[in-house]
Amino acid sequence: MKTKEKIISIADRLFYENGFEHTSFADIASAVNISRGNFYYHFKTKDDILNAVIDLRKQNTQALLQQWEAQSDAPIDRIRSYINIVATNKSAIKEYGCPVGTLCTELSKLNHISEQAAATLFTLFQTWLARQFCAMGFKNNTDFLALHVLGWSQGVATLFNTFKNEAYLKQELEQMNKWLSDLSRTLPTHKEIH
Amino acid sequence: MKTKEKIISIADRLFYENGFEHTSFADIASAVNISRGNFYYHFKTKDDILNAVIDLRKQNTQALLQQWEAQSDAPIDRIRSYINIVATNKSAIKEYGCPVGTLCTELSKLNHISEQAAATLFTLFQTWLARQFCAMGFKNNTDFLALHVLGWSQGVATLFNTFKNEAYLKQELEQMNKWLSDLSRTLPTHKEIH
DNA sequence: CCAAAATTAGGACACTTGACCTAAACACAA
DNA sequence: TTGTGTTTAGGTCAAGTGTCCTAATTTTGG
Repeated sequence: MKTKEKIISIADRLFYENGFEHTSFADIASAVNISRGNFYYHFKTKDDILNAVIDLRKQNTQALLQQWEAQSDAPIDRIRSYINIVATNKSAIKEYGCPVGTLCTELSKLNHISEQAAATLFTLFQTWLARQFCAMGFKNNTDFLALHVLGWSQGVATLFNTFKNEAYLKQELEQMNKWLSDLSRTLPTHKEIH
Repeated sequence: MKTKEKIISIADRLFYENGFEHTSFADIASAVNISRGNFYYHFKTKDDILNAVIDLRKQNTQALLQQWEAQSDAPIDRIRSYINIVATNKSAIKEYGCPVGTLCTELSKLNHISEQAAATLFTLFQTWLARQFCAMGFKNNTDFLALHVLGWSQGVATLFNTFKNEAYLKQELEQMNKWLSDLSRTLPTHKEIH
């Protein structure tokens, strides 16, 4: 892997684990095992590396969404893929919270220029979820349904990160899946097979 | 107001608005209009001032909970007081997010010693909510019900802070209140009057 | 009124930060 | 091999950080 890519992927990890501001050039350079001068060759400012990390996360997110679409044709199952992401990344969320939510929260406090750019990571999930709800047969409120799922899982991630209560996580995941099942039954002609 | 109290209350505000790490001694001192030396007389380390801020928030939280209890005897209305806190503090949450959630999230990334202390702010709300659910007539799952409300509002606060979407906030608040009404109807002898 | 205590001011410190520069090492085509 | 552009290393810089110290000022109690 090229040095630049290595820097981005390690910065991605460090920003997630320790926060953007709390991560210094020296931290990244030593983790990548390069000099600070070399680092500066690839990225002129700290904002540059942040934008590169956000771009990387966008790509990874889009790849993930495509993967979910490939795994199942039924939109309800695709939405379940999203819901289960909290379970999939359980140990990471337990220690560091939601990668998207915590970044947006931090940049908001810093009044950082890339605040908006980070928010688009949320938007990727939101529009994708809305599209799935639309495919399920919902019409006008798909955006709100998407935001509802997004906010719900966000709250679960935050509280799980704080309390590290496994029973709570399990319960909420079940409730989210139940909510989705109940929701699909409200459709005039629901297509849920399971 | 004594200088020490002024320092704490202004640090409280700055930590909320700009984050703990992003707020420097100089920031607080200049906002309070005192010298850094004077600051040091009252607080030896930055952790000291953080602990003082957390203590202040605990007191304020407990006062708020008592106020809610005084305002209404029906536990369901008390819970509604909590739900509506997001509406009450709408403009602040829009700009800075939830004071408790964002602090816990930040301290988690910093691996800060007071991480646990900040989490007790959540616990205050949780145990109080659980007590209200218990008073409503729920038995075994009051802790989970409390965590559910807590997590829900937490997610709403995070997303509202990110997207600043007023319609989303309104919709979620309605849904939370509806959820609470529906929940009370599941009780064998529900006492909801409204 | 005076002395002791509490409070305040302002500077000094050792250290880290992001940013920047220059020179050396490298890769690779001509 | 030579030369040219890319990449890397390491040092420098000003600004800002938390911490600490001492001296001045204010408040308080006898």
